[in-house]
Amino acid sequence: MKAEDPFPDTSKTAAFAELDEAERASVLGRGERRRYGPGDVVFREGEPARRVILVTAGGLKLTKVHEEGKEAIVRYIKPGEFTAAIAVFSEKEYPVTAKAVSNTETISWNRPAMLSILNDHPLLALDLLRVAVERLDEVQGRLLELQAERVEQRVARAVLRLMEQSGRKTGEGILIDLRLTRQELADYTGTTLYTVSRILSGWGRLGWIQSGRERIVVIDPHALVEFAEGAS
Amino acid sequence: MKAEDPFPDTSKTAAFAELDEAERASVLGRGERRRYGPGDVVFREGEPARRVILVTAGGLKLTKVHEEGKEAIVRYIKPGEFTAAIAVFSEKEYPVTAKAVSNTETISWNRPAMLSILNDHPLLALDLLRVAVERLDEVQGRLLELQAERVEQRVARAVLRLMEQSGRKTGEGILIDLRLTRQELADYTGTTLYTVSRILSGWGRLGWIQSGRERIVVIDPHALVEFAEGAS
DNA sequence: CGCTCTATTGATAAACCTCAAATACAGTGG
DNA sequence: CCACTGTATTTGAGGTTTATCAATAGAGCG
Repeated sequence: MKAEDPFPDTSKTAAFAELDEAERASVLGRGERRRYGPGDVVFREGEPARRVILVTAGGLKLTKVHEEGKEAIVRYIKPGEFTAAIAVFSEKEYPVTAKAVSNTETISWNRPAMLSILNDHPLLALDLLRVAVERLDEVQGRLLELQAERVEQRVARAVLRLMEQSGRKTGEGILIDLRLTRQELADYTGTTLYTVSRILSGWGRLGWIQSGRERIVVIDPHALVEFAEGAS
Repeated sequence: MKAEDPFPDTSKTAAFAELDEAERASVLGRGERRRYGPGDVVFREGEPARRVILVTAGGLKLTKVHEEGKEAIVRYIKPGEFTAAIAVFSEKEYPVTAKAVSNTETISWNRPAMLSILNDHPLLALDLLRVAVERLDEVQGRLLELQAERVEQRVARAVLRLMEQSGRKTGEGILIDLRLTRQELADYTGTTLYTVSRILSGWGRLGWIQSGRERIVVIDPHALVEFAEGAS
């Protein structure tokens, strides 16, 4: 199991691309390791952003809430990825809430520590910038999807994205290895749990997927891709 | 007129906050100045991102298009602001298209020049990071609005945002000093020009605004704010 | 003063949400 | 192993919002 590694394999991820092995170990060593159980809140929207966080195992779900009720899922943070880079700058607040989706381990640095690290490794700031720019692009893409596409298309894209990020091959097809409720998928795609349910049922009848309680298995990814791209 | 200044006043803007006068002048001097007329394309989505751009006069409109037809307005870039920071990193493409909204002046740097500048001024990378993080937050906020709010509320927020960014006091009220068609406002809020037209007409009848061809004057900002916040 | 682009408005239809009720499922404790 | 309980899911009916289509009116420009 990877979980036993002292440090995660971050060499292939966006962050740390500019650092060599020794530097990486030194940077990681200066952070503080923490563990969270499923559902634990790692930080909350509106709190002062005190720590930059690197996920080393498990995963985080970032959400933004809108006046008691509706919540939008902004992104999932996978092992090897940073979040809360905003904490590099003073007196700001977290713009989102982060919850662990499973047993999750993090390494985090407070502001002075991160500034000192960035001072020692100026290239790391470029890494953080690259990650931020990529995410900006990704969110802008979702903004466009949300404006230009119908619900069913958006759900198709979301399922495919989640499949790529968290898919695991099984006998039946590709299982999305997350406990994902209809409500959460709705929050991610900007619709309601009822609509998501209807859509998934429909795809089930078509044989494209097989879905159950907090469980989606993609059987015919090609059909989904075609559907997401082509308007029909 | 500010336009005659050799360099724009960037001291109060997000970028360059960390640099002193002399450094700023040196950095700006290493860039290339260009001028564009209204509607000119500064760069196009999908092209290789060769230059980081600072707007010094006028303004840019960033858009993203979705398969022949629908286009979403991602953001307006005002004087003193950067865009296309993605060009700092190799072999990427511009994720959006930038068009001048009026007579516009820019200073831009190609990748080697910008890397050399970042090398001389490591803190500038932090500045760019801060801008990227702020924009990420802003776009995530719009994503949430788009998911949680009705069209009329979103249009209200958009009008207020544009008023704050480009408002100019007149006898009647606050004029939004942009040539903004219903179509553009629709692209910015994720709806259609017909719906925008109906909404603006309605507000006109209520006396909240006064609107005409490519022209919006906000007469009662307070009413709009109340409407945008409160669900009614 | 005609041409073109923009805006308005009505009628209609489609997409989607909301509410309500029934059903399935997973985990728990007996 | 089974009943129980709390969630999650499904599905239907009906209503609302918003898009679409079509036609007209207005504004600016050469």
